[in-house]
Amino acid sequence: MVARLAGSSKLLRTMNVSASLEYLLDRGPLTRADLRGLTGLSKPTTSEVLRRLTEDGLAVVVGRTSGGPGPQAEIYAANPTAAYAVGVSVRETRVPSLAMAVCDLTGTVLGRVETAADFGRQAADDAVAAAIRDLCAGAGTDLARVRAVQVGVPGSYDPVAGVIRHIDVPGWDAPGILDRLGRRLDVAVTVDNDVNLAAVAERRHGVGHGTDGFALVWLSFGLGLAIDLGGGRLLRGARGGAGEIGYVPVGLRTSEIGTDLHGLVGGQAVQALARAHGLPAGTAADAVAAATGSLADPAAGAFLAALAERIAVGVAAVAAVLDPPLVVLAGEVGQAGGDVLRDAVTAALRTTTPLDTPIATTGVADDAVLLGALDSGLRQVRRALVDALRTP
Amino acid sequence: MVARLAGSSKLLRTMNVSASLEYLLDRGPLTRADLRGLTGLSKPTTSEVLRRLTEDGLAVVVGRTSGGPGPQAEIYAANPTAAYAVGVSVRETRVPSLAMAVCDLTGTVLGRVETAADFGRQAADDAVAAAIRDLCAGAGTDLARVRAVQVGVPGSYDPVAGVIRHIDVPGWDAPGILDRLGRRLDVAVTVDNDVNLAAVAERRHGVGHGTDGFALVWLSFGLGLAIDLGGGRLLRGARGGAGEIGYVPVGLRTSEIGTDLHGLVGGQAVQALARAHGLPAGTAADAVAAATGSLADPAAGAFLAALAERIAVGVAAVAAVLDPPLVVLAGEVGQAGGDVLRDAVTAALRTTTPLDTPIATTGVADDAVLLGALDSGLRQVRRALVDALRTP
DNA sequence: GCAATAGTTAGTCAGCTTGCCTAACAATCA
DNA sequence: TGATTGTTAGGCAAGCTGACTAACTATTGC
Repeated sequence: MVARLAGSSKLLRTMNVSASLEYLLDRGPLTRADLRGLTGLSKPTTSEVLRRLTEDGLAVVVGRTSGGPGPQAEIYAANPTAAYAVGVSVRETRVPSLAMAVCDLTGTVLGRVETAADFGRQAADDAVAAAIRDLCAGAGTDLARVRAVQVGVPGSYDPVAGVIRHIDVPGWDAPGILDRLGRRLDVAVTVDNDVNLAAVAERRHGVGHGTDGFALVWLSFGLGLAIDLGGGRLLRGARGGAGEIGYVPVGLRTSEIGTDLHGLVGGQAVQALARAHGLPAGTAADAVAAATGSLADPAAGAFLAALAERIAVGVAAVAAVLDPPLVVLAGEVGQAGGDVLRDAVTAALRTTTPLDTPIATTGVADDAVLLGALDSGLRQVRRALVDALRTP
Repeated sequence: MVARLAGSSKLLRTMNVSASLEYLLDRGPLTRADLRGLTGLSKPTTSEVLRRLTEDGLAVVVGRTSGGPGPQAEIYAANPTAAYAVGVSVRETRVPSLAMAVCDLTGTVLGRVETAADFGRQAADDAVAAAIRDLCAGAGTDLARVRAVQVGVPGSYDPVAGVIRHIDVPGWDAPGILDRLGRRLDVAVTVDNDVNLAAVAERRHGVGHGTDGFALVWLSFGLGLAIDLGGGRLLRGARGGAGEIGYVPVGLRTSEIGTDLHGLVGGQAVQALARAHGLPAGTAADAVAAATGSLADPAAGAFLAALAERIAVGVAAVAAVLDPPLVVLAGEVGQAGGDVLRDAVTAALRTTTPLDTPIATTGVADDAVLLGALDSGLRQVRRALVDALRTP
């Protein structure tokens, strides 16, 4: 239920200013007339609202109309340099590495770096803080205007305990690490599961765009699931453990196969499956990529079919619980499998359950976790600006 | 994101009146001073707001304070007779039957009936419309003031197609049946899955009260799941199919046991399991009730342990996908199993997965579906009243 | 024991402030 | 000339503050 808002004419003013800023952020550059149409406010009020936003440095004139009759209308936009967002992706490769980027209020990426990081030698918060300072200096952005840092980690964040769980990167399981980073940089720091952030990117840049929600199945070394409930709201679970589908049981304990989904479609299981089919298996993704590239080889086809059948078990479980409008296959393995794997899983799903949930391959070619972190940070920055106007 | 509200002083007035009505509905009887504290409005404005609400018949004076110094303050409450809600539960027993109840704006049940219904002879919408008229006449409530009818059906409602799917009650699978009922009674009619409504009742009257959300596993002849995301928001899925956990696959197709959860813990499977343990099995619930009542019998204990292990598989799948703060066992079987079954499932879950989701038995002794339908209808009525004030 | 009085609270009234709207107008461009 | 932009002036709606009356309790004085 909507907040029970009550107040005086002052409230009206803040609401109108805030609503106008939201329109500028969401719909891009607008003339006074456009804004009038969106808000329903009168001409003088629209002028007054824009005057205030401009005074506060939140809106700027970016041009003038031309061609039509009458004076050239001023075109207003949210000031791109009013605030910045930083996205960070902490990776758990052979060597832990950091990817980070900074963008302005319009989402334009101003700087991006990737570095190896020895979290054994340097404390995690020190390392990240230093890297963010370097990033901002290089991009020419004022650190003081960074209003949100969104970190993505390979693990689940428990907001109740304030701890990152199930994370293998050294130093990142320490409690309070975010608070320290936040205090060091004097900015709001939030953490989220990397798969969740990949789903954010999928909504903005990939096949999740415009959907009513989707379930993103992350197939990589590990196994994960992100649940977009529509409109970008993510289901995280009581302890941030929603989507830990590696734990979905497969069969009763008496079964001969792996007892859970991780044992069936986790990276090592996929490698083992490839080897069992006589295929080379550097990594799971390599094996799948090689197989999709050589479909003439019967072993490759059989491997993919067997893999698809296993994935379909997971998708069927997810679909039965959630009935998502769409299931997205992502992660290195999902990406490597491409349309071939997607079609194979679709076919396998038909034979597994009566549900016919559409399946798609990820549409994000770039680093989904980093892009998602950036977008998530940007949304927080925008919300903070709007809310700051609402409660002055 | 909150609606981008913009407008003039008229908007302010409607917002304040509407917020005040919401407080009256949620917090019960209030004096002017109480309302002032909640809304932050001034004394004259509070008076004006209450004057309007009273004029519109939405609020009434229900008493006066006494004991303190000064004049006796008037105590206002939402007018219980301003609007009514009707809840209907369509049951699929040997003979299809209808349970329905009507309540006033405070939630007080004014009338309740249960009837067998021959949907073969009489069209479903005719039968329900007639029953609702009788119900209201018997309860002395004006049918014109019934602002919402919430129907619960054993099936899933697809809002896109406007059809109830997977329903075995004759006549209820016809498209447009709700529209016809709505037009006949001139009231807003909504349908929902019976298990979803049981979850609504669980939140209001049962162990779901005050929780951050829960997953309600419905064990009866069929098998179902309702997902409360917190605050009473239910996850329904793209085609209303969320929670169809009967379709969760159990094992690959090679497995020797039932290929999905329905084959494992559906009513017939439970009966078969009881028989295999040499126990009588009139219905699944009877078998479970009998077993919990005779724990000294080793066969009964073995039966319950085997059943708990199967249920734990389903709970583990749900917990891995959703990580709910709580899992509630409900339905005839869940209720019959009581604390014994709950403890057995908890123990079995420990051996199945590393997740330790708390499990509880339903706390709703009465007809959960009917109570949930009533409560859901009541919420719609309240929302309708508040929204009607907001946009005059 | 009773009445007068002081103190507190409920609710209303008057005057003021804020903010938005309508209508009119000057300026600009095809 | 006609359409459109943006501003100005005047008016209206709604809420707020502060003052005031009325009502009720508690205490004091006799």
